[in-house]
Amino acid sequence: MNARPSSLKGKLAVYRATSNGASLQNCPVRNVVQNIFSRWSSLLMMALAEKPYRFGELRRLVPDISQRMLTQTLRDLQRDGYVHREVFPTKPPSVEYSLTDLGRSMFGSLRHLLDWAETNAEVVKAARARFDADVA
Amino acid sequence: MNARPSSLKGKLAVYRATSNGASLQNCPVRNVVQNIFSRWSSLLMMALAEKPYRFGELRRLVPDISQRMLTQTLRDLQRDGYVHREVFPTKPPSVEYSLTDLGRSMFGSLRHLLDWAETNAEVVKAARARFDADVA
DNA sequence: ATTGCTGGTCTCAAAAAGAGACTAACGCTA
DNA sequence: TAGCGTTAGTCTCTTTTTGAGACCAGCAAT
Repeated sequence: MNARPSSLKGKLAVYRATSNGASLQNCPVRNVVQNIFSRWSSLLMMALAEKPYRFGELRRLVPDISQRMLTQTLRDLQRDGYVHREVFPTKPPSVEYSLTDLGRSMFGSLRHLLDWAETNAEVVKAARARFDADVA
Repeated sequence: MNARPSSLKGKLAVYRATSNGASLQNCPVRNVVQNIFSRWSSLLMMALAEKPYRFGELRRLVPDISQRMLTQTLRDLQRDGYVHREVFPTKPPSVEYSLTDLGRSMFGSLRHLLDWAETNAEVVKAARARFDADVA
């Protein structure tokens, strides 16, 4: 807990890199990023970036998500303003999810990382294999 | 489990968006992204993008990470090839972590999203406030 | 001789996520 | 008209992940 100069110096530098002066805990950027990075959000953003989907469609599209997490992740995305939820008064009421402008904007930046991952998937896979071989 | 045409069509479209034909479960991109998006990795990448750090320095830099998760996240980043770990034979041996070329490359793409989050933090915060107000 | 530093590991408790049963109202079919 | 399927969820229970913090060995300085 001793605030030593050397540690403080580095800390300040990271402050700059993150959110210009806010503390690292309770950092607004971190807060926003946390939701974007949650387990299922990027996958759902990817799906919705393509076209609007209904709840059940998303469930079938991403078969290994539980209904519980689908509900929860969609609600989080809606809360953050990335996703619009619209209920249609059909016989069994259906609900359509679509990206908002903010969602499309966010996905534009997210896509860079997704593209990187696609491009470098093999490189990473190889790195893992090397690491695992060294350890074993 | 019925493979209905309508669902398959959408599925294929998402396939394209993710990894060009691989299945959604067991998708290599998803696998890579999962680690990048894990709770602490982006924060550590941010720190290491600035300069190499030692274990204890990182711990002080990110005070709310547990040692256990710091160890684990660093090991995952190392395994994926983003981070280099070097042990120095000082009296109490010290360990330095630094980004590899692959790590710097990945961070280049990650930074887009971080920048977006920084730029739009207030907008997201406002969206959350609106949502919470509507619900309550 | 005690204290502190180093980079971890280990154990146990708490939080988050997954699996899947259940709801309610309507449409279709037998 | 009884039964089944469809809709979008919620609720409960189990499993996995994460967090908090004790503990380790070895050496330096007090």
